[in-house]
Amino acid sequence: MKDYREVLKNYNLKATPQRMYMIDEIEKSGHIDIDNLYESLKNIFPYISLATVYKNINSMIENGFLTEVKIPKHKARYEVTKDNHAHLFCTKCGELKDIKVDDAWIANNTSKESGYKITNTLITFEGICPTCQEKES
Amino acid sequence: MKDYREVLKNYNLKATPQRMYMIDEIEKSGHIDIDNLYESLKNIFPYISLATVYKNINSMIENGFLTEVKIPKHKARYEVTKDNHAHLFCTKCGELKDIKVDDAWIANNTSKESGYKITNTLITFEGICPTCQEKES
DNA sequence: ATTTAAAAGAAAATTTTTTTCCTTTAACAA
DNA sequence: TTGTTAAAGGAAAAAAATTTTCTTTTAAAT
Repeated sequence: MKDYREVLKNYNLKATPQRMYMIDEIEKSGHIDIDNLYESLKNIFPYISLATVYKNINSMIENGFLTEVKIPKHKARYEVTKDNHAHLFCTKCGELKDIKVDDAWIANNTSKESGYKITNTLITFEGICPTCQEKES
Repeated sequence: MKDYREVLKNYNLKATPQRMYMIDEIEKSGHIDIDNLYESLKNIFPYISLATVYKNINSMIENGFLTEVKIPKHKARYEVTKDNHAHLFCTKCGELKDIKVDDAWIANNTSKESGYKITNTLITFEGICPTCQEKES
């Protein structure tokens, strides 16, 4: 398990065990929602409070270490902030995965057309993942 | 004010005055969140219940007449379902507007690369709208 | 007009998230 | 190490968001 002490220090957050495992869990899963995160943390910290999970999620989002990913018809999931990327969401099994896409041109076009100064481009593809496609056929 | 009686009938929904004004309000605003919708409906129906607004939003989303648009760090907004389009969100003033983008190419690429069968592509650009850019400078 | 299922409204319940308050602890200095 | 302190944890309560229940009203189709 990676040690996030230094990372957290850079973000002015205390490196508590709860927080370290939270980050570990988020990294391991790639993306996780509050409830699953809370459930898995309870295995390690039986007395952890859901409020603690919320408070940590919020503080880590505020300083940019985590990012909230909103998904149609589902609760938000959280990921460790990384370079700009898009998301693939399987509407059958709920899997969410990252994918790199070249969105520079689309953002440029949109910026030119609309006059907006674009700071961020969020792309989510909904669909059926390869595994679920097999199960269907 | 446009008459949505026929439209609603097609969706198997009763054309109640509350619902008609809801739709009208959503169309007029382009995109609106629950609270603003509720507030503006109260002008016409002082005794309307927030539960009614929720129930209608949900039934109209279920049958596809409305679409929920999730926005980073804000409450969802609702729009009348229309052809696929992207959204521009101004992080200064909160304005949300539609924009057409050519996403076929990007979706095709992603599909090929990932093996996902893509059914929907959601794109939201965050940025500063022209009006807010002026105010800044 | 009558019937009926859907929808409205009010209130309560549930779910989700945040806050409060008190205790514990990580971080840092002496 | 030990002492100090601000940050963070946990429990409970509060607040916010959403859904459900139940009774009455009403749109829609006889």
